[in-house]
Amino acid sequence: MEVSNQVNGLRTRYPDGVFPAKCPSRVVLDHVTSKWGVLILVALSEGPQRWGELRRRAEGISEKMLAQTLKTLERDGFVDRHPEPVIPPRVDYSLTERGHELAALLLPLVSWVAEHAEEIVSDEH
Amino acid sequence: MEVSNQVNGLRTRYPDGVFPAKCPSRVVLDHVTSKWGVLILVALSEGPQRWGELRRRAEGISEKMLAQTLKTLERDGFVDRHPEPVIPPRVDYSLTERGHELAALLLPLVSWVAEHAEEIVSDEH
DNA sequence: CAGTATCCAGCTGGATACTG
DNA sequence: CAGTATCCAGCTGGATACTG
Repeated sequence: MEVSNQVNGLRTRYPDGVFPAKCPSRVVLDHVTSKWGVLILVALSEGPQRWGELRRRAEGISEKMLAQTLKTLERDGFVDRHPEPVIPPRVDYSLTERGHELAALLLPLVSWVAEHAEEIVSDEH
Repeated sequence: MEVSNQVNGLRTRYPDGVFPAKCPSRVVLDHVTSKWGVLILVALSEGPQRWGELRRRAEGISEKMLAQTLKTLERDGFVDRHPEPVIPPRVDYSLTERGHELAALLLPLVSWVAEHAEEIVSDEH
C-alpha cells in the first residue's frame, strides 16, 4: 500500500478535516500514541521480548501501566502474548503483522524526534 | 535526510534500546503525540488556520486545551503565531519548517490509523 | 474573535503488598 | 517471573465567567 493512498484515505474519510470526537480513529490513535504505547511498540519492533525486558526498556513505567498498555495493544491486535507453561513463568510478547505495519510508521517519527529533541528543548531558554 | 539515517540515529542515541525516563526525546515525544497535539499538527498541515477553525476541527477540544496545546507547539518551534492588529482580533497559526517535517511523518501514521480503526475496533467484540 | 482566569470533579497512574 | 489488587495523591482537563 502506498503512502499516497493512505493520505487520500484520510481525506476520503474526513473530507472537511474535522475529526469527530468519538470516531474509532481517535480511539485507536489515543492508544498507539499514548505515552507508553509508543515506547512499547518501538521496543517490540526489535523482536519478541519478555515482560521484564519491556519493563526495563520503558524506563519509569509502573507494573500497572505496563500490564494495561500491553492489554490494550493486544486487544487492538498489535501485540501477541505467548505464555510458556514453565516454572517460573515466562511470557514473550511480539508484534503481530498489524503491529509491524504500525511500527514501521512509528519508527521514523520517533527517530526524527530523537534526533531533534535536544535542539528543540535547548531553544526553550 | 533519509529514513535509514533517522533510524540509525535512534540506535546511535539509545544503543541498548532503553529510553531514559527524562531524556529530551521523551519530553518532545509526549508533546507531539499528545491527544490534541497530533490533531492540531495534522489540521495545520493543510495550511494556516485561525483559532476558531482549529477549535472546530479538533472536535471536543476545550479552549483551555487549545490554548495550552498551541503554546506548547509554538514553544517547541513547530507552530508560528501571526496576530493581526485588527478589531475584532484575528490570529493565524501555521506550521514552521520544523513543523512541516514533523507533520510529514505524522500524516502517514494518522492515515493508516484512520484506514484501519474501524476494523480494529470492531474486532473488540 | 481570541483568548485568560478560576474552580474543581474525576481519571491517571504511581506505590505498595501480595500470589500462582 | 509475571503478573493482580488496592489505595489514593495529584494532575488533567472540562465548565464557566469574563475581557481587550
